Amino acid sequence: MIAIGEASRLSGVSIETIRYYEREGIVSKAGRTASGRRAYSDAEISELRFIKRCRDLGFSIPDVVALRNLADAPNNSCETVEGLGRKHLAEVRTKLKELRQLEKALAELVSNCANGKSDCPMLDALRAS
Amino acid sequence: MIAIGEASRLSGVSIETIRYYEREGIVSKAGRTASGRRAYSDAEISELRFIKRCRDLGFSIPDVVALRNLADAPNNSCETVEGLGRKHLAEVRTKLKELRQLEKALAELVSNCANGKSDCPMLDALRAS
DNA sequence: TATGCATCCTGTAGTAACTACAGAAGCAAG
DNA sequence: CTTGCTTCTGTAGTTACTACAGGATGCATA
Repeated sequence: MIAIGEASRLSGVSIETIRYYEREGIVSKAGRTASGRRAYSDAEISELRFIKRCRDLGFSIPDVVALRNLADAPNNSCETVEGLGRKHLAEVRTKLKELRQLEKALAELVSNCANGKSDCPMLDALRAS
Repeated sequence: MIAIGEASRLSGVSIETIRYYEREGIVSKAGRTASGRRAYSDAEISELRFIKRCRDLGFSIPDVVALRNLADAPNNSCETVEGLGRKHLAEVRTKLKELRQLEKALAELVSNCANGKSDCPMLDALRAS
């Protein structure tokens, strides 16, 4: 059996976060040793890693839970999984578009800084009514 | 004098958010009418719009406060302003890079969905140890 | 003048997904 | 037996708002 610190190292999920996931029912409650410490199996480590991977890809916790449930279901849930993936991909692309515009605006703002036309062209731009 | 609803419309900052900014000391306390309602001047509307513009550009509240203080200072704070701008621009570019990688990974994951090599290639990839 | 609706007030709690303690207890090695 | 590491529970803090509830005020119309 694996203690929580080791589980954390193996999965990449912090100890506090593992306990948080358990509290919130995102993973099922871990077994306990005689003295009350959490003990994990290899399968539970895999589950934590699955969650970590999904989170790193930016899936929300509800999406991760849905994905995990689909992963557990033996029937053909592939289309649902693809749907979640595409939905999230669309969100990421929207966010990308916004960030690109932001970058453009900011870069322009900052590039004016050296032109010396006023005391502070960037502040002027921010103040502009 | 301008009431909070009108201030909200003029600045684009929601009523709740204006009150929040006041509670948190992000803007100074508004004057009040005899009956206790907040009353705003044109200058205060401009300040709200300044904050809105900065927030829309993704500056954090502490950065916005710094920017506003610099905007109020009569001395040449232009370099500090430029520094904040560049710092934020760098953060935005980092985030952009991360998001682009995410997009690539997600797009790849999803594109596998139709290849029919297994029940669900996307789940396989997420499960992969 | 009465009434009705819009606007405003304060104060509190909720959001997402953790993170950071405090204070106590267990475990393993020397 | 002591030292130091790990773990436990429970609570509060993070960011920047947003969403009420419950009550007061202001303005226009009948």
